[in-house]
Amino acid sequence: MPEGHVVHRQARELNTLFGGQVVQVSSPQGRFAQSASVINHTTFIKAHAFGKRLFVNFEQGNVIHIHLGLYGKWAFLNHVPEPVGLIRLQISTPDACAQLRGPNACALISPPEMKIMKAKIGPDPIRKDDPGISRTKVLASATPIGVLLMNQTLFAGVGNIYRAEVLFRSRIDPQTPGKALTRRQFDALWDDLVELMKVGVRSGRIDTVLPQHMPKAMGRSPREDRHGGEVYVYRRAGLECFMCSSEIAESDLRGRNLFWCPQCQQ
DNA sequence: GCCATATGGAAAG
DNA sequence: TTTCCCTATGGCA
Repeated sequence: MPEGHVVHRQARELNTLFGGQVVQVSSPQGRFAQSASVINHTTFIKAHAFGKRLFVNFEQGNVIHIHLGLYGKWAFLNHVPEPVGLIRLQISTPDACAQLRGPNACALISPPEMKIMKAKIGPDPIRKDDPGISRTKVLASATPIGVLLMNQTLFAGVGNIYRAEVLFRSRIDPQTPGKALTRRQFDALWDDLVELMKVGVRSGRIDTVLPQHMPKAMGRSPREDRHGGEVYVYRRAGLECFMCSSEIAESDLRGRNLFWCPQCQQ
């Protein structure tokens, strides 16, 4: 259940384990078996992350496209174990193994197909892409910024946690229409995403709480941070805001859980 | 054992 | 706008 920073880390990990090597590719679960047989015992060239999508290049122009969706998960091991659970894709050498479970998408595609898919992915803060197109669209849109931030053609790699946190850090109400934002506000949001997601790639967690608020954040109960980082509002509904002590709110926005502080974000 | 839940997105209506 | 898909886990009986 990753946002973009995790996918970029996974690309790096795959390259470390398999880059330039002939690998075994299989599908213990079976649903990727036919495609796996095509690239089995061929050279793993390189994995690339674009937003939340992962492309893995093999020799002879074969590419695996992977999107984890809500449930997808990679496991990286230093040995090749007996399969446990439903493993859609397994890549291995004698001393390294990567197992993919529950992806939304895992398919063999051609370079032209990859090109088409990449063209649909918007600017990615982690890739340091130019957000100019996104800025123009956001500042002209009547759609709430809380919805726009989840649009992968505008903010590739941003998910529900970064959405909630970056809006809190900029004190912006998620319901604010894109066109009600100033250029300065958009740029602040984008720059904050670049910084937060860079830190996320380094640490593998989403940490958004500023040092001056850490004492309060650290005082909360352990079960509050199941996603693995220190955050202001994500999944903190009903708890005290670290800034103003009022209650963090939760609602459903276009089918996704939205968290914000009604006091701080107006 | 059963049920709810999850950091997502595409397809169907 | 709703439905559907993919899998594991934690809380509860």
